[in-house]
Amino acid sequence: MPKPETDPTTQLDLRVDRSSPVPLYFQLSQQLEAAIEHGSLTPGSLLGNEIELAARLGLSRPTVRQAIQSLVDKGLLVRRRGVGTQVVHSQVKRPLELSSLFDDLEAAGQRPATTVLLNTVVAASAEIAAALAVAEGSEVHRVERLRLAHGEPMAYLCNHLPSGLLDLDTGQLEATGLYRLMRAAGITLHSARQSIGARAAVPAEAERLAEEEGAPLLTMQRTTFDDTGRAVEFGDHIYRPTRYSFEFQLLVRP
Amino acid sequence: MPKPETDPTTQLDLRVDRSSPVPLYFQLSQQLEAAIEHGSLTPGSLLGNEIELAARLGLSRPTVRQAIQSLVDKGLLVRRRGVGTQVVHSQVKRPLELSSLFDDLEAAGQRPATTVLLNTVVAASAEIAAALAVAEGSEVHRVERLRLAHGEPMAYLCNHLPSGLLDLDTGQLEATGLYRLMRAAGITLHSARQSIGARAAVPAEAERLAEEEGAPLLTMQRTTFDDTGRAVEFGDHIYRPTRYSFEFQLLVRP
DNA sequence: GAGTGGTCTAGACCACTGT
DNA sequence: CAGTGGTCTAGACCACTCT
Repeated sequence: MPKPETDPTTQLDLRVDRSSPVPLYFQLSQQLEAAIEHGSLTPGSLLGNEIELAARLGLSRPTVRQAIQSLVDKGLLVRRRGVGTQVVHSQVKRPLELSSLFDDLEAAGQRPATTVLLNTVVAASAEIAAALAVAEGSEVHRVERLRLAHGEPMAYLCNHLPSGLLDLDTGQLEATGLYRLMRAAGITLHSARQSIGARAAVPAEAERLAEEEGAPLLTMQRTTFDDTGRAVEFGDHIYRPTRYSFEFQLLVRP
Repeated sequence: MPKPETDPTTQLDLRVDRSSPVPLYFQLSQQLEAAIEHGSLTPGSLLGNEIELAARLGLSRPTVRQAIQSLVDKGLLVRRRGVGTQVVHSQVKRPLELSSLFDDLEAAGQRPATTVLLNTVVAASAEIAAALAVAEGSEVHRVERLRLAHGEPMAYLCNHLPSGLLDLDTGQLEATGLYRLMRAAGITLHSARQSIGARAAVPAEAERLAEEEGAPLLTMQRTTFDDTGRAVEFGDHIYRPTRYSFEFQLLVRP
């Protein structure tokens, strides 16, 4: 008995352009991802097997597997031996990424504003030197910023960067986020180590953020590394918890 | 002129066991990871090219690539076109994972203790029903626990689970973490959506955690999904920020 | 037993990097 | 220019799940 036709990918207009410089597996994964987001591939639906999909597109099976695997890694698909490949139910919206507060706010439509309070070179304290793996007392950039949304202060951001890594223009810092400037300067961000906590506001912090002394604050320290393993940034940030919280999705490593 | 021998993998005793049920690429990636952790492969060192490594081990290039790629995904290696594969500098210790507080504490050698305050079935409130995607008023498990370390309260954990998913034994809940029980029950955790914030303690919370009223607290809400997309758990947790903070490493998605 | 994904091979050509 | 990783092919066999 022939199997009933239930492969939802047959309903899709999947095709690849072999003259494009975009890798074939990437073209396919993008189209599948778009179909999932658009709703053409409904959650729970079983994709047809890889061999048939490869034949239909004129691709080899490893290439199709690579496309599917990239979506599995993103959490959009689940593969089960002996069963098949399924679209995951429920929303997978924002996988955790190394996002800047600036990008977060912009994505939320909040039109963030930044006031640069300080942008100078200082001698590294013991703590900063340890975080950035530079000699204590050596020159580092220090940037202090106040981030506002809707005219209200939202966070106080203090960052230190190794000297000579990047030209930090105050105007640019007020127009965009630090990470964008670093990427634009050719720095390939690789990983970051974060610590998120909470504590009571001391008087200076309270005043900067328009809070009461002793008010709860959300804190984050982060050291960011580029792909050569250099520490490229150490941030000590304070957020008003009534205005901001950390929201993210994470995937369980298989 | 022959290239000078600088491939550090030639110094390693790499070998694969073809009679083992463990995949060849996995055997190789484990050995490379062990060499990196052990220091035999020093940060920044350039691995020899894939073809030679494959030939030396009697493997095909795709298999070697798969092994290397898994370590790239873990953040231990960096590949550059035209250059080679390098061991990343600096520590990559704990990539972010869906960890339970119990596991976190145990890993830190803190011998966590748990007191189950409540373990019962209740009707789902609107908030709980929405988080778990069940009907409002339907039966759900409610578990309230106090987590202690060194005899001091550290966190108050309130969790809701869909009814019938899991038998929640109070004794087991005091001996281990909720996630371990779920995994042991055959539930494959897939993803979670988290929100981390802060607020002031209300009187009831202050008393439970031995804090003052108004003291800053670290909060976390989390909905966990299994690989079929079902919400399997909703947690509302409160931490004493003087005793606990969220520490994790994250990788930049390429 | 039929169908699926998981693994593996032995090649090939291309794109990019650094000399 | 030589050497590297990035992509791709056309097969093969195995392990697992479900009926």
